[in-house]
Amino acid sequence: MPELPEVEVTRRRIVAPMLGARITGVRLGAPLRWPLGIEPTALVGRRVQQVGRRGKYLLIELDHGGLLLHLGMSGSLAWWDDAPPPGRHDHFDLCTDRGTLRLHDPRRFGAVLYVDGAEDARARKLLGALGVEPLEPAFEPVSFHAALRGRRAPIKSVLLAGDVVVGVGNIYASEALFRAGIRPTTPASRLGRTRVARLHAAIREVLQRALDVGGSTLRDFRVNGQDGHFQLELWVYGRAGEPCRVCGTPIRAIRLGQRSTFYCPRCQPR
DNA sequence: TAATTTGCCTGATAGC
DNA sequence: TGCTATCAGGCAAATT
Repeated sequence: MPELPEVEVTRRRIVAPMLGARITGVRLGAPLRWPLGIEPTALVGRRVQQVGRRGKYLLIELDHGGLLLHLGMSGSLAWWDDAPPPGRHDHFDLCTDRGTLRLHDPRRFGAVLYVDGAEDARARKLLGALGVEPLEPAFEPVSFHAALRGRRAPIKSVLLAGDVVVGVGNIYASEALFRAGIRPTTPASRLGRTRVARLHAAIREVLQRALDVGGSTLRDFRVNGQDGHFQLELWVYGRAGEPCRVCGTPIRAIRLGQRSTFYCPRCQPR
């Protein structure tokens, strides 16, 4: 499942070959989450000027407009110097004079949409409410604490909502909360400065570490066939019933906001 | 078959 | 009572 580290790893792997590439064609497979929003032929001839990221969105900036990509829950991108014929789940090809960027997405929760500059209505709607980037200096304990006050929802749900801090998905939310010793069900507003500071540090650590090792490989995340290795360092996620690596207590699994959640009842007290 | 996954959307509710 | 922010639940697609 692509979370922020996986998206950033993807961005870094595709940016070099794509910079300056000129679009020669677009191939659309089965419909994704939203329509592209432009006639594919209208993109031919435009050049890639930058490949950026905001939260879990990738932004391919062109000399006019750009493409906003989201990998959903099963999407992955590959860069091919010479692309083979598309497979059943290859739903989008951006063909250029340098090679092809291909989106593989079996469950099609991903999206590719054309945005006409920074003021584009669809882009503003998707990106406008996003929280702070967790690995940037703007993410710091004092404002994080302030943002959590008044949120009565469980802290894990608030992290997943993405309007306070972006990029913390289901896996990393459970992992960060374990490292901070905070139970996922704790109302966000009940966290004091000390625990918020611990959570802040834990989020940065877990995301930075995942980024360093190339992202998680859970389900089918991979970039050009290379796996990430973060799954070897999971402390609670997917470990229901197994002993906590710290205290030996069986890891508990619950549903929180329709999502599976894991925690150690002893290391993460109420 | 039901469960699983993400993030947007809708309708309900809390709080000012 | 009315407004806004927040919250819980639903949905999409494919696989197991």
